[in-house]
Amino acid sequence: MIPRQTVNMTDVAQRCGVSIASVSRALRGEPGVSPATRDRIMSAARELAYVVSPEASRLSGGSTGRVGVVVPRIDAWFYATVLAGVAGEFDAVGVDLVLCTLPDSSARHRFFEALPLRRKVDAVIIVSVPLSARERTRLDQLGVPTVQVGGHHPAGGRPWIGIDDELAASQAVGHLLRIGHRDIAMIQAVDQEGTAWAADEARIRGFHDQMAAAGVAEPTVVRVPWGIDGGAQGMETLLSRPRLPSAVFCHSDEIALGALRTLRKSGVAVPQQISVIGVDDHPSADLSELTTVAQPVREQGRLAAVQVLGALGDDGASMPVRTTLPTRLVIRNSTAPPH
Amino acid sequence: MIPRQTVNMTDVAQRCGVSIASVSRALRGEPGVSPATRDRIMSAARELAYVVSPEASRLSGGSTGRVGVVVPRIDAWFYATVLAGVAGEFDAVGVDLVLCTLPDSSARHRFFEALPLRRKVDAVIIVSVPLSARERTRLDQLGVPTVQVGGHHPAGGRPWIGIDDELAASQAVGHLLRIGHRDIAMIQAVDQEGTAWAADEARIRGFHDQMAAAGVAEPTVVRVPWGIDGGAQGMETLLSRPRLPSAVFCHSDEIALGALRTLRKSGVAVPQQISVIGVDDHPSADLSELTTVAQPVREQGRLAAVQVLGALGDDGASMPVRTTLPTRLVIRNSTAPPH
DNA sequence: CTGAAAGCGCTTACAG
DNA sequence: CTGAAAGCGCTTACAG
Repeated sequence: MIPRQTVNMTDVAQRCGVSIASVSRALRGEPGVSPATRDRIMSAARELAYVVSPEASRLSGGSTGRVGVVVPRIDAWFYATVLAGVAGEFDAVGVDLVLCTLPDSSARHRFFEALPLRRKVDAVIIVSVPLSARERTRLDQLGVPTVQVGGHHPAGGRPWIGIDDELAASQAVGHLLRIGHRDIAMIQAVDQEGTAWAADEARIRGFHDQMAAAGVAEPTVVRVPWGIDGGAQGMETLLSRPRLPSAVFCHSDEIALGALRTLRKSGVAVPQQISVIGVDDHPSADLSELTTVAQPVREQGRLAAVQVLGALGDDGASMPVRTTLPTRLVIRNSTAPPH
Repeated sequence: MIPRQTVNMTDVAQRCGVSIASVSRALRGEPGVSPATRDRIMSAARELAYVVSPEASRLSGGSTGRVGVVVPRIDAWFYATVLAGVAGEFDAVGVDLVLCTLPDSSARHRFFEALPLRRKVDAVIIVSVPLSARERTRLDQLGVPTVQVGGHHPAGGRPWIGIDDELAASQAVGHLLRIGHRDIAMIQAVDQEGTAWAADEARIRGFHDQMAAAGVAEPTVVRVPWGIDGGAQGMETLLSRPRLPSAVFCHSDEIALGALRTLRKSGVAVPQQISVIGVDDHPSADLSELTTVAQPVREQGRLAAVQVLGALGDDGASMPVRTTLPTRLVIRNSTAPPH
């Protein structure tokens, strides 16, 4: 077994015959080092394969070189894809990604009360977690820049990146109305505790507004747990009612895929007997010929990373307050005019 | 804006009228503190919402409280699910997860040469990355316990967790042979650089062995890039040949889903004209009625986490050298006897 | 441009 | 059981 490496700043300094102060300055690109000694230091550091101790650096006033990323869960396409966007940017600049998941309400409560990220990161990206006032306050107590992806718009000019969920819903429902549907139901996703995420509230608002504008009062809404199985269950609920709607707007593609599965198993033809539309443009949407409203997911993560890194830079670039990315309708074969 | 918290060990010590040495010992559950003072210290720490500075702790010989997790990419179901298993365990004990992705060969090269994880973590979990001798050496130079999920079995009694990929392939191909197929092709996934992952090599070996045992020499193998689109492309290749095989064994469900997409678009009936089988039991497999060989994915991550945490514990439990999890055939409607 | 020195907040022998 | 003190490896005023 190879002995553990422990090359310190002192080793680099000795090799160059300079003080550790100069090494520290040179390595971080600070002014106050002559080009000649800077060069010597840089190459010595390279030869020795020296890396600064992040602990020591942080302790003496430097940064941690780490950014916390908070997602509700990771084994879901949306979050994994946002994360991939973030990770790509971080990787390019050598920032470490500390991952936090909040799978249930107890984990979530623990996260905001104990603040396990305290003293551990230079900034935080929080994805699709609608924050209560209390949670917002706790997050601010971390004392580091924060950028939010999705969820409610934060107050106080804090940076936010996302799509217009109400518009996305309008695009989906507008398509159904335009091709002649009037009897449209929605399958809404809620989490284990029955709480709707922020995106959901906006999407259901968009749904209701469009329906009201089309003169349809009180359309059917079914609430189901998040995920493919939830979608399957939602369609079972609709099938067990006296009359089947002519179209269904699903909160997300995963819900829609579950709904399609139930329809296939029940022998109900899509789109002949019922139209189905989702939101996301999940990789499986194409496979299942699902009409959907596409959103740029990886790009949301990428932009969040860029903004955070900018805020951390020497210039401390102020982050844009709100960045709304475009969504667009993708028509496939799961929607058609009512029979 | 709330002022940043900076409660230090000194604050806790002063509040109790003891030295920081006692606070340090009490907080870490070390012996040498009387029950009475220990109690006072613990409650003072709680009242002040004190958390040790990980940086200072680490610098003076403690641990980092962090474990690195390395995956090829994160926006793929398998890796995201393994990660979810790891994160669940880490969360329960308050260990931080530092995520590293190796999306391409240059990122991979950088990772093993620069060792960005050096000095930053107490242990490493590396997922599905078949290591060269050089890479293995570099990883050992991190000087921390390492556990591998999937990939080649590491030498030197290092811990490994995974499935028997050769067996998984046998289960899939055995099923096809048993229901009467002889003309079976395989769609193999390779990465951008055209390299096969370790799992792939084992699966193709299992395929060839089964075919040879059944008396079929030199069955067709198509190599495609990883992912759904790769699978679609692989099936296009097979369709462009003079004769269509009666069944296709796909390296993974994502490959199989792509293959199914191409077949649907070409109007080739599954399973009437061709049978398709994959490996994984991906959430979309059920939706697409894909026969597959299921493997416990989340469980592989969970076990890796448990082993790493055990090795980090005071007892320094030695890790089991090799843990092979079971796979099982899941028969759905994409396979049937040849016509 | 360069270095000696203080200090970051802990852990750990070493004394008592 | 308890505390004073050294030391972990850096960064940053402060002098030169």
